[in-house]
Amino acid sequence: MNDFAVKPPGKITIREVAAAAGVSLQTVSRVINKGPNVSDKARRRVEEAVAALGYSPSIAARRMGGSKSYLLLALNDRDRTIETWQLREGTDWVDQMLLGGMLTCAEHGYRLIFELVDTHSDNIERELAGALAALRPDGVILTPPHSDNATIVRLLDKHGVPCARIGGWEGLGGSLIRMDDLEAAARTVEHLAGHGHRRVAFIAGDPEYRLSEERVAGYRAAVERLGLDRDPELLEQGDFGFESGAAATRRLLALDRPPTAIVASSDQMALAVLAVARERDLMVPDALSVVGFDDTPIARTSVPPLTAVSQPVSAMTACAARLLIEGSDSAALPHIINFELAVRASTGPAPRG
Amino acid sequence: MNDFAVKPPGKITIREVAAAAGVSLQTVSRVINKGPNVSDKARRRVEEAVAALGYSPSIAARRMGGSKSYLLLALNDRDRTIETWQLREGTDWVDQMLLGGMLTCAEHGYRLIFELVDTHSDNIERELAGALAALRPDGVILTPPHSDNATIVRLLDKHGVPCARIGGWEGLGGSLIRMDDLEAAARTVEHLAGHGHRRVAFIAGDPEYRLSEERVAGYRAAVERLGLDRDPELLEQGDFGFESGAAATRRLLALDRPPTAIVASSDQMALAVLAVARERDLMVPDALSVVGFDDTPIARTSVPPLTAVSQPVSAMTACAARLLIEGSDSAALPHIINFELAVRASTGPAPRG
DNA sequence: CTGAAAGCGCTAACAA
DNA sequence: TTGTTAGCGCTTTCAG
Repeated sequence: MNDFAVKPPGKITIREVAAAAGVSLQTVSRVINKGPNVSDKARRRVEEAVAALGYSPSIAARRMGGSKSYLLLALNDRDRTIETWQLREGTDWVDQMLLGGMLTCAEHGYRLIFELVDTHSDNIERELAGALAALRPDGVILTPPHSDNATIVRLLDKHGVPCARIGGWEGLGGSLIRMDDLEAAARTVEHLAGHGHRRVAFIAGDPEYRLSEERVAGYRAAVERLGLDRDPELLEQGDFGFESGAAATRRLLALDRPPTAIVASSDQMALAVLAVARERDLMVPDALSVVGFDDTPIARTSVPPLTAVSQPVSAMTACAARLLIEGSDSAALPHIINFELAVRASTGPAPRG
Repeated sequence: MNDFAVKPPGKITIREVAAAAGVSLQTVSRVINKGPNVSDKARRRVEEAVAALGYSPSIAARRMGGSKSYLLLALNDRDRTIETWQLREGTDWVDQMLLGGMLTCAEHGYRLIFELVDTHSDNIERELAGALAALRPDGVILTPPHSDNATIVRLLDKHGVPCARIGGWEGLGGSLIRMDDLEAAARTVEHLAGHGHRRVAFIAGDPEYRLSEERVAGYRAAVERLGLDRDPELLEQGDFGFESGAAATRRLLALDRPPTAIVASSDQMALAVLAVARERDLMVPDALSVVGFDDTPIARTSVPPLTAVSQPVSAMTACAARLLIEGSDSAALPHIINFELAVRASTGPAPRG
């Protein structure tokens, strides 16, 4: 019976464990880090001591001594994120990121730190460099629109911090994780065409996001391929927000030959389509079918519930974390995560012409 | 012209700053920590060097040397949180916590780490102790139902880590931050009584949460005070979830003299009331008024939008962080944060008897 | 396979 | 008002 167990908790260091196991500090360190060159006997004794003392290595000390910090940084745009939080529109992008990111990190003994940085500020370099210097993370997860921000990616590279870019495109370093936005947009059009729609409109998202143009491309390709009406007036520009969706819808419905279906590049814009339709007593889906993008919680509770493309945010973040932790050669192909089209009551057969 | 500026970034330590400013490490440390006994001249030179080099102290090293980690830990129940994230019902409790917590931390040079722990597990002590040992946070923020968990609070105390308990009650240590749930429930009843309702029902929440009984007490007190019908059948037990709310509503509507208004202790249960009412072609609010609790995003987009009590989650978390960072005597009174009753279309005049 | 020594970047305690 | 010294708990060398 030793007296280590009665030591004040939280004060148990590798030293106590080594003493309890009757080995050197190094051996304990090796066991903890699953390093080689440890006899089974020594390993077992150390593991027992660790369990008995409830030892857990200090992440700060590990960072100090070694080269790893066991920290991953998830970077989001400060203004946009705060605005989203304050608006309380039910967007759960951050929650889904945490879900995928935290669980994956935990599985590997890592920790995810969620951080906001100001993209548009001139001192973005200073701000990001500060966070890197303070935390020294082993990797950084970037989300749109940061993912394609050359300043950020290059700064990360300069600091030697690997990054995984969710929704990012080729042309910059780091691992790429995204869904097939082009294919997703095409799928929505196919779904509608399958219901007999021939005049399908599309409300594009904020052009600052690369995925906006991908979706437009997918829409165009599908319209072309399926031989639907390819009237340029059916393509409207939005910015992901409700107001822009409402305005675009009004323009679309004012056309000589208005669309029988509208695909919006965000749920908020799709909700706006629904609102404008209700305002004009246009029944959805009888007179107008509506499809959204993202499949946020709001999509399930809207009236009617929204058919929408599910963005696999959690899975993408989990993938990003895994790549960063396990290391991946940066020249690898992008990791494409499957999306889903959640079909709900906002889409139906085209009205009879 | 010195050559510090061209050093590889991220490798700038207090040593570089000291050299650039021509002072000792200690002086730099004092300036960074706003310590006393530094001449204005030295301070200015150090600040200039810090700015010029883009220096930012390593949080790991600060933790190692000193007594502070500049880290605050926000602890949530693992299972419940993950389930909430996966359900995607639009609950933004976590987001609001981050909003209040991260911003307040950032203002003070701290960082918030969001962490999940398994409450119901037997090895909760091991798990929590592990997180404390690994991170060594300067304080911990507890949320319901952890806030009143004696095991957790005592363990924290044993480790000497201050805690701030959101939605916590007296009887255990740490700072207390909460809203007045009793008063909030009473306010909902007053609101309904003001509309002429005399039979107001209440669906209670999960009894594992202390606030559930507070709300019941508030409901009872208001019913008493306002002289409304205080039929015990009007009080139903729920568990915050949709299904429990639906079941309770069915029982309430099956009464000989059903209520003309129902207050539910969560938005999800209130949504269930709405759903059951629609199922029976009971118009809301004409035939039945409904009030929810929490005011999650869903409350605004439901049909009709829900009158609900807004929980000031962000403000409570900000307060908790502030108390932890600035230090507060633990014997202080609880900090009561104001709630609001968001009045929307789900409540209206009582139907004429 | 194992252990001893050095040092990561910082702050506390001490001296000057 | 300053500078010096010794660690914090760990991992990395490098010797055994």
